[in-house]
Amino acid sequence: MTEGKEEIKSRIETLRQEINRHNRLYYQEDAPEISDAEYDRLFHELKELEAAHPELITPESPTQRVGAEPVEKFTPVEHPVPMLSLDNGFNPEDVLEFDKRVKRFFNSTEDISYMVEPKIDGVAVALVYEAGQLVSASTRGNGYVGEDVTGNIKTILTVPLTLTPNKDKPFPDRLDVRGEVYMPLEDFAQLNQRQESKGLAPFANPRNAAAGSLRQLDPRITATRPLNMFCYAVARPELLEVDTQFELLKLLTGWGMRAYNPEAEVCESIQEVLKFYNELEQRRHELPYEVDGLVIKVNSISLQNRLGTTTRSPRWALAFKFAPEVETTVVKAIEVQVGRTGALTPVAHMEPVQVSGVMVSRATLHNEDEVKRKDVRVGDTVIIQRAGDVIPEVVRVIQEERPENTIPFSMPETCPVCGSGVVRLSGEAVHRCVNAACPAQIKQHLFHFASKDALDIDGLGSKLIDLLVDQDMVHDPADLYSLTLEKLADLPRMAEKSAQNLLNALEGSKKTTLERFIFALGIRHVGVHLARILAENYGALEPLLETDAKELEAIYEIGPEVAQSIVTFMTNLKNRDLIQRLTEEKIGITLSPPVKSDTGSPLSGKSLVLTGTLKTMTREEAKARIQSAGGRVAGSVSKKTDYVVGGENPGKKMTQAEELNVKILSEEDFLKILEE
DNA sequence: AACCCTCGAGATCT
DNA sequence: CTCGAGGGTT
Repeated sequence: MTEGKEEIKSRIETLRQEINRHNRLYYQEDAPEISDAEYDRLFHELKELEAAHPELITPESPTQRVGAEPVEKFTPVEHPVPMLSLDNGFNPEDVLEFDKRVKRFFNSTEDISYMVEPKIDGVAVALVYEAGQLVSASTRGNGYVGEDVTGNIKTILTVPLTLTPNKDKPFPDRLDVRGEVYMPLEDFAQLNQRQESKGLAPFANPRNAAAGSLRQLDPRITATRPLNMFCYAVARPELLEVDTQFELLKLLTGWGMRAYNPEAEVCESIQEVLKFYNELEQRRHELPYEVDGLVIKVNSISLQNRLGTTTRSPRWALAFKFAPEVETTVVKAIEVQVGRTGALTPVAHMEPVQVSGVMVSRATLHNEDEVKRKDVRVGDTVIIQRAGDVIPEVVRVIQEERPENTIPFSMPETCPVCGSGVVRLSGEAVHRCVNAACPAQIKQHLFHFASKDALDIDGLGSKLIDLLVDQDMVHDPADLYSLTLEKLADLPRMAEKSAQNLLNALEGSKKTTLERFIFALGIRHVGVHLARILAENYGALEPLLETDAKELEAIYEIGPEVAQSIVTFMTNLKNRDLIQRLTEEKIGITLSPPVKSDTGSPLSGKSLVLTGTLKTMTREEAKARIQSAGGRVAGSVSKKTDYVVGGENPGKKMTQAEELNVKILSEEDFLKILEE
């Protein structure tokens, strides 16, 4: 039997190698050597052998791509290096401006070498390889935390489970690769045929099909979805000792990844980039996948690192979008909606039309000025598009098609929901309903309170809130916590199970963090970011309740407007009462103080002032590097300044620094600290 | 003037 | 999830 076992083992090995080879031929080189049926036979044989000898199954076996069990739900995965999105450009001027910005950053007039590639319309995914093994795959999420979709990604045949060793360049212990998962157009069409023949709804477009397939809880379903992936970046390219983006892609390809898109090119100047754009636009519909533009990246990795990133996007890349598809339709009505802060927003309701793959029937008109600027009226024929190919937008009215007797739009003088007065403060663009007890405001307020970044109360959606408020069961967030099974039982579409789920979610929301709670209060101008700043600075609710404008304005990022808004909120008796009810024993919401995020960088949290001219970099670059090290650059020296960096010919900031006893750094000192 | 945050909104899928 | 207007801060 032992001898037979050896034979089986080697047969399994051969099958795996063969299957992997055919996968590569089929998917990567587009040159299959055997028929699909023969391939299936090999695969089937391997599966049978492995089933009979489960001890021989290894994680790299091609069969393991579809073997994973369904998951309950997706677990969050943190991206150690954030996955940023790209800044967008919509016309050649934007692209030239981008090029100028890059040159200005280096104070250079020389042409920059750019790598350009088609921007495939799919879903961004991060892969993590440890010691050459694929250990995790996750979606982009909000850029900092995504969802674990490893089982689903493993079903994509062009994603190697094991990297191919390369003698010249061994792969690092840990490799974070980023790329785009998409569905090829042809496969998308076939999938939709299958969906329809099964009586299922077809997918609206390949992007949605790819996103939906990735978010399947059962990888066996994902395995039946024809997904593919291109890799185009790694988290810390400077660690791989490659000089350019182009070499990086070659390196990844050498390790067995599908990284090199044959459509990608290196352009030696921005003019070449524009030429490439025109050519690609001509050919975009011949490509086997949906393309919504072009990605332009500074080719040199060291220049990329010097440019760094803003909080939202890298400064070294631009997504140059193709002109969006436009359609015409007719405005049937302009409805006015009321938001959480009482803001009145006009929304155009239109005859539904298909625009870039989806049905569009509504579009926001933002505010009165915007409607007047575009002069949109009920009955008008309008041109619409999806801004950035996503959000519906009214581009303009076709004047020639305007029927007779249309009337210009005007904001209602009373709130369309509660009939109270409406005001537009001078200098502001929005009209607001003055009634804080307006049902629309209450509803939005509750919705905000329950939202994901606030108390995250699952199951409390807008429909349920409508019911609860309309039935007079809930008037403010505290009322939510006195709901019971009996009370909920009266509501339509509310069986015991979902009622219990809601109660559980409410109970669970009582243990939360200070920053979430502050955000949940819905103070004007205080979103997720400022809520966190407040939580870090005050550490608890009580001091925040007693604070004043002066104290608040001393905090970086809080100015007079925001300070006033917070004080107004905190001194309002209704709000104080609400906070008390929520936190006192009966409801008992507990708030955990924030953990000080102290990164290792010596500049994190420090305030620096630059003076004089630096020899090795422009002021812009110095600023960017300080920021990416977690520091801030201030314009003038004060007691709160930690360091003054003095270049050549320093100005009077230097003497101020001496007077205030602020530490002074020479350019050399500064560079040394940046190194750390 | 650059940058960033808030706020409101629409569409799709699960 | 993403966009865009508006507005605040530095």
